[in-house]
Amino acid sequence: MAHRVTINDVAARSGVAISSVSSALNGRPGVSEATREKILAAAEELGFVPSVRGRSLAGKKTFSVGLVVHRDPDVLELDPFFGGFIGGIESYIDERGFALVLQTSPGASEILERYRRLAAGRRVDGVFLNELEVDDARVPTVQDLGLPAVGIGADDAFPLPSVRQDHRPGIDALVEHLTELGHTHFAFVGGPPRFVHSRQRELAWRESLTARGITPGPVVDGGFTYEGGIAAANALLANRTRPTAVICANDLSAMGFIAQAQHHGFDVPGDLSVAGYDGIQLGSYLRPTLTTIQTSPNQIGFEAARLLLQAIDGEPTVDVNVPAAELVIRHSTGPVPSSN
Amino acid sequence: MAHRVTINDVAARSGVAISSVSSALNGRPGVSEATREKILAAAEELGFVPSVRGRSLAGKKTFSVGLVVHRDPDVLELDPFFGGFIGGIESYIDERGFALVLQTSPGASEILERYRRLAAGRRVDGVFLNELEVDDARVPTVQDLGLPAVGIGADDAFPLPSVRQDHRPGIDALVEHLTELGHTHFAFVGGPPRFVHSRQRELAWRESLTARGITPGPVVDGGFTYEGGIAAANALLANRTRPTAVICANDLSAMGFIAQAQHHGFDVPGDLSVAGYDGIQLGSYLRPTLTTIQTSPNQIGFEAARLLLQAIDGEPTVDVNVPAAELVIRHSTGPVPSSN
DNA sequence: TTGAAAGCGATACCAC
DNA sequence: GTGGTATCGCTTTCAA
Repeated sequence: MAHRVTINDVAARSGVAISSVSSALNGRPGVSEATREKILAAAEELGFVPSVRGRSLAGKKTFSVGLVVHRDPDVLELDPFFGGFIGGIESYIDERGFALVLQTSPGASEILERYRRLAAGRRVDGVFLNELEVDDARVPTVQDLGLPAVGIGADDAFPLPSVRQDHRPGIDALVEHLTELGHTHFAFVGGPPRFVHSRQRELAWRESLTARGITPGPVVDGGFTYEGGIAAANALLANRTRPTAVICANDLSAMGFIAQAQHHGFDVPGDLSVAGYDGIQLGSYLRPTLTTIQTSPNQIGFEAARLLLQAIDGEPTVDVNVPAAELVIRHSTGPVPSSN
Repeated sequence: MAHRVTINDVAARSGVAISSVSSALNGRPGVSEATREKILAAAEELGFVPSVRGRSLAGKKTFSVGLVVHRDPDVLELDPFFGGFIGGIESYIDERGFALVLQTSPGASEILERYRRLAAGRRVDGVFLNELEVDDARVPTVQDLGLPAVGIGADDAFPLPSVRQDHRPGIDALVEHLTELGHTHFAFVGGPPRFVHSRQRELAWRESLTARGITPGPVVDGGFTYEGGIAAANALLANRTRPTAVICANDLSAMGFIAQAQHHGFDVPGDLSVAGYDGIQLGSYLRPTLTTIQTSPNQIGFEAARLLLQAIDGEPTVDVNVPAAELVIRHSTGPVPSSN
């Protein structure tokens, strides 16, 4: 391979000092327009691409940001969030010369260690904190490490910059949709309560119902998984007084729930309306297609990246609220059965 | 944040020169056991973590490898391969101090540019070449750039190190399974023909049939997508002489195919047996559950990472064949309909 | 075996 | 407006 083109080559080629080349290429003042053009031409001609290695040592930035996916790699397969989220991050950072370092961490215990190593080795300039838990241990960790971080879907009191997408309007619209169809018996299939967004979704469901004078029905944990949805269906459909409208905290558990309800001989939505949350593509492939609330992982990723790069540059940040998730009515919800 | 601990601190603490510290910490010879231990103790005590920045500048390695996902971020959501693949990569490189840089590239035209920039900026030490195409333009690109690379699922003549998983045994077992059930009319729903693995799977199907004296039936392109599977079903089921056994090049198109077949009033597997390829988790959630061929993205990722790091270190590599993908019989395949 | 010093490729400061 | 030069944190000769 040909010898790499360095800043020295550009300097020699254009007959100036490397400091001028650096200034010119980075658009800093202190270079005459004439020399700037000369330098730009030389750089172009030589095909100069600044070495990230050199830049990071000198500039004390690595030009990369980290995302630790704290789950089994297998689960990543089924999680609809990451694809869009990563895409959103990329579309912002890429133009700014940053790259995304992705790590996966099987066990929860190892996560903090991952963050610590990322920070200690100064491998990344900042990290995303997704799937926040209540009293998330990562928060004090990054604070101690002085590692810039942005939270995703945090509660209001969150001490770091964060990006949110309101659950309320979507769930409100869903509840309204179902009440208009005559439903009065609502159940909720939640996510693991340690997750902030599990609680937020359940709370939105609860408040939306009580605001309409409806008493919230049973809540069971669906664990955000297909299997959890199956278990939830077993639990909720065994009782004589079963709900007619079931809202699940994510699409995957809604899929499991519907499959199991059908297995028990219930027609969806004839006997039972079921809705999910997320808006995964598969929802439109199911039978019945899934009524859900469409989130915006791509946009969340984009805004989170923007905040993180601001935080890295030491600029003040303003939390972002992306437009609320919206109701998508498909065919898993319908009129309340008259026999009920 | 406290001042970063550098190699100088460790040297000062243990009363030796930084060069000795470097040697000791990297397990190189030329340090007495006594000083080595002294240095190790000091490093431990100070909590020294070498700066990747410094190491990479001096050592001319970045300690990171790149994966460019050349697709819409949306598609990443539905692709079952990447989760396991990335997990496999991680589990190898992580212990060796490497990190994975993930890039997404929406358009095919931009891909080469991404690789070029990764290489030019020396942001990564090597890259994975996945979803290889026939006459893939990335191959000459990385060769020109002198960028170490490992191909995934390449054909035999591939000029770079590569990891393969044989399609033949799995498809062979699937064909045997179906012939034992009495099927003689086989169709194939392929992937886009530009992909090497599309061709490999079709070829395996074709050869497996002819080896049994069965004439391969129609082949249509399912594009590896759900929608493609729908279109394929429309195409294949319109004819009077329709196949009774349909093998799809991936699970997603099999899902679309089955849904559309059902939509047309066919019972699967009563009227029609359908099988997929990949072994995605969702396959076991469908109705009927999906007979498929289980691939090993995790293992492929692991081996690919191993090869790539060898290549980066300039060591000779030997191509790897991970154990062949295996048939998983579920409920979308059954006896040939007697009326046919 | 140990230590001093020269890079690696940029940035940034400071004379000129 | 310029061009030296110290500097970042480490690896790697090369003397001592």
